[in-house]
Amino acid sequence: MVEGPPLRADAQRNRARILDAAEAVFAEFGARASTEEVARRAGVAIGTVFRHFPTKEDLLAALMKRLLAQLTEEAGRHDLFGFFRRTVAQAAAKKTAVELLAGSGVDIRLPDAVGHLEEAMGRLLQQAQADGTVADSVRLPEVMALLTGMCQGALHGGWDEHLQARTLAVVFAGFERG
Amino acid sequence: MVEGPPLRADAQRNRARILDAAEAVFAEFGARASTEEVARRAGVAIGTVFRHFPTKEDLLAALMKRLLAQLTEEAGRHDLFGFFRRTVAQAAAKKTAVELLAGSGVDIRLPDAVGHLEEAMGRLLQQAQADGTVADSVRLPEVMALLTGMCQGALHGGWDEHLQARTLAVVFAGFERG
DNA sequence: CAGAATAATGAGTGGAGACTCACTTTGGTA
DNA sequence: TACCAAAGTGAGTCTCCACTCATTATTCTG
Repeated sequence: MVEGPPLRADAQRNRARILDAAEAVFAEFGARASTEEVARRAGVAIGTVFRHFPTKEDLLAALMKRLLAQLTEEAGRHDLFGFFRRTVAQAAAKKTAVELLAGSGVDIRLPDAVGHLEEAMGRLLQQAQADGTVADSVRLPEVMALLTGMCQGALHGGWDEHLQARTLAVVFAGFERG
Repeated sequence: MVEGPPLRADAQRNRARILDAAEAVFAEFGARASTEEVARRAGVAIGTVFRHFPTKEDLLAALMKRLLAQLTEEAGRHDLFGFFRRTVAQAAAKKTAVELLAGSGVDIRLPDAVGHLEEAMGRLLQQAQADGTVADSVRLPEVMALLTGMCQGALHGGWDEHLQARTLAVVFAGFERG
């Protein structure tokens, strides 16, 4: 987390463009998509991508970090069940970090970003338990595990809305009773 | 499913060796592992692998088919909950077809093999509902979806035994109540 | 606005890995 | 055993892609 001097204006603009392009390209083709394609979609030369992200893995990690931050922020705007519904739906629509976590073949570790998401979900869980919609015996690890598992299932399995709803109903019933 | 003349003895032996090697290699390194490595582990020249499986995708598909058949056969030896426990544990130990389905980047379609697994799981579900351990409102699609989702979660997330048990407990409670 | 620092460019390099094929070996058969 | 079709071999080809770097362009700063 070393911060150098501030980026030049064009560099800031391009960095953002590259991340946006990467999000779109990797969502469409998976992490196998080439850096070349990201550069093309960002309207930038290949060298520029590598100036900002010295390796492809760095690019994936930066993207992951942004997606996790978005997810964490989103957690603040939902209750536990709503957050599940929303996140699974996003995964099914291929708009999520899951593919990158799961499919990149390289494991990317972002303890901070994941930690923040965990904290946010911990708060949702506490709230749900205070409301009585989730049994007290349920703990955070299995809640996170079920969310990631369902997201991966929805993503790779292409769950339609109806299947998402039926699957979530089972999990929610399980949360309620413990 | 065109069957040519029967394979020569050495060809049969090598085909089996290649599939065994592929199972080990892809379980260890994921579908990104090279065909070269599979050949090496099978003790066979690279050309032999390509004689049996003209493309890498063919090799992955043949392996998937075998793994699905094993899973289907295994379903006959368990009740629904036992089958879930066992299959999730296998996924966590990276011994399963899930990685191939999810991570190969190529989508392999094996309607027959998947169909047979579905039938077997349908039987388990019916039995569980007759026993009263699963609510009648639960249908096969969400059961399959939850199994694949949990397997992917367990595989990529590296769930330990305890986390597997806690996560499965939530899902089983959900099945019981609907 | 000039000079220095930073950034962008894109043809080029290297390496990896899927796949080929001319040749050799082996197993089945008469 | 002698034949030959089936199978095995592995060096080589080809394509793709991550990454480099000498050159050119753009921002900043005084």
